[in-house]
Amino acid sequence: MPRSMRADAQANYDRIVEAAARTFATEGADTSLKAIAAEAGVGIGTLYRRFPTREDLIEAVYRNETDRLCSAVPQLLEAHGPVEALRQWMEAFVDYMLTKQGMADALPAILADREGLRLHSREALGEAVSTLLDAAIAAGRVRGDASPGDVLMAVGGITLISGHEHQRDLASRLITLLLDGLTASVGPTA
Amino acid sequence: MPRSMRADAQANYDRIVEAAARTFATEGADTSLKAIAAEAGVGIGTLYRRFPTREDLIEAVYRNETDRLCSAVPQLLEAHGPVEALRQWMEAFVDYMLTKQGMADALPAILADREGLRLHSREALGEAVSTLLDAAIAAGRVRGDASPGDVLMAVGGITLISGHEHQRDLASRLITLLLDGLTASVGPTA
DNA sequence: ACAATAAGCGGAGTCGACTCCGCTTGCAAG
DNA sequence: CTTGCAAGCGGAGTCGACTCCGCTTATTGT
Repeated sequence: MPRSMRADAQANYDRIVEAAARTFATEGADTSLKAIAAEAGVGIGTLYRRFPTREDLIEAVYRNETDRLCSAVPQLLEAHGPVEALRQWMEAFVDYMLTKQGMADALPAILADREGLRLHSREALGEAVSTLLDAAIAAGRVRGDASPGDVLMAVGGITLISGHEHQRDLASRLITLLLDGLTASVGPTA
Repeated sequence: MPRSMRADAQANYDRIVEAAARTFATEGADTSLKAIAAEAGVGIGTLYRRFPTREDLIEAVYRNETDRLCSAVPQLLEAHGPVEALRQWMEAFVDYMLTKQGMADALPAILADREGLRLHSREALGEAVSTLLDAAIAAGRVRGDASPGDVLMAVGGITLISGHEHQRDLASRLITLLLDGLTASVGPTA
């Protein structure tokens, strides 16, 4: 285990995330990083040390909310059939990504498999999809060879293109199409 | 009809596109626009007048090749069944977007429905998908309510996410999934 | 306590994107 | 040919992203 952060560094880290959250909320996601650093009362160099890319910062800002999205899976599975649960989760995913300032822009970086340790959100999302998919497969509603990773990427792609198009409806239609693909050649189980 | 471009302006336009094509090919798509302007022998202001965004420039550079991709549709339909033709065109689309320097980055702007006159490539692509889809529907292999616009966006989304992930395989798997969705509940026609 | 040192800090500097506006010029009407 | 002017030009200026490195300080072992 690598020795943990120095106390002052930890404090700065927290203040940067808070400042970023505040600034994103009021000024939008394209605020200059310099402004965020100033708001946090640190130098620009310090910000870059902790968050080498803008995406790293965004990921940190929204980490809690991402967790919440993922931890909603069990309730969804209780309240609905597995396919409907999957649909609703995907809709929530898209809403979430499109609503939170800057999140959509960071999505590629978050989903990306790059060496980095941006693992947290990625793992959480992967598990959420995995759970939903397993349930649907177990219920015989989705074919067994469906890959959670691929499905996550598909939802990511849907989010990206819908976001760029500013067409929320498009996302819903594509989600339906995706579900059709996943449930194909399995036939209604009754 | 808006009076056409002044002769010297037209010449500059052409030189900029040529310079950009040359520079993208040798230096990659992230070359500075200043460098392209210099290569073309014009001021940076002139470049921006003609191509307000980097995407506009990229679209212009690759317009011919996009047309070629679209005009290949008839051959595909001759050589293959409609579903297979659709698949192959999608694969070609992804290859093309991922291969041409910078094209993937410009994709959202090209597909976007924004007021602007970035119509050419968008229209060509839309027609290509439309033709392929009509053929598949006519053959009873794809359900009739499939929307060409949605399918184009879906392929765009697949391209974006696969590009960010540097996983060409992912694109093929997602294309298969998409086709499954499109052909769902139509049953093999024999 | 205190010294050694690794971790951290911050801001000046570099580079590219994009804007703005005063100067230049193709071109068409007379 | 001349002239009026819309169209066009170009580059200095502004702003943000990102790097680099000399200075500062929390921590840890003695």
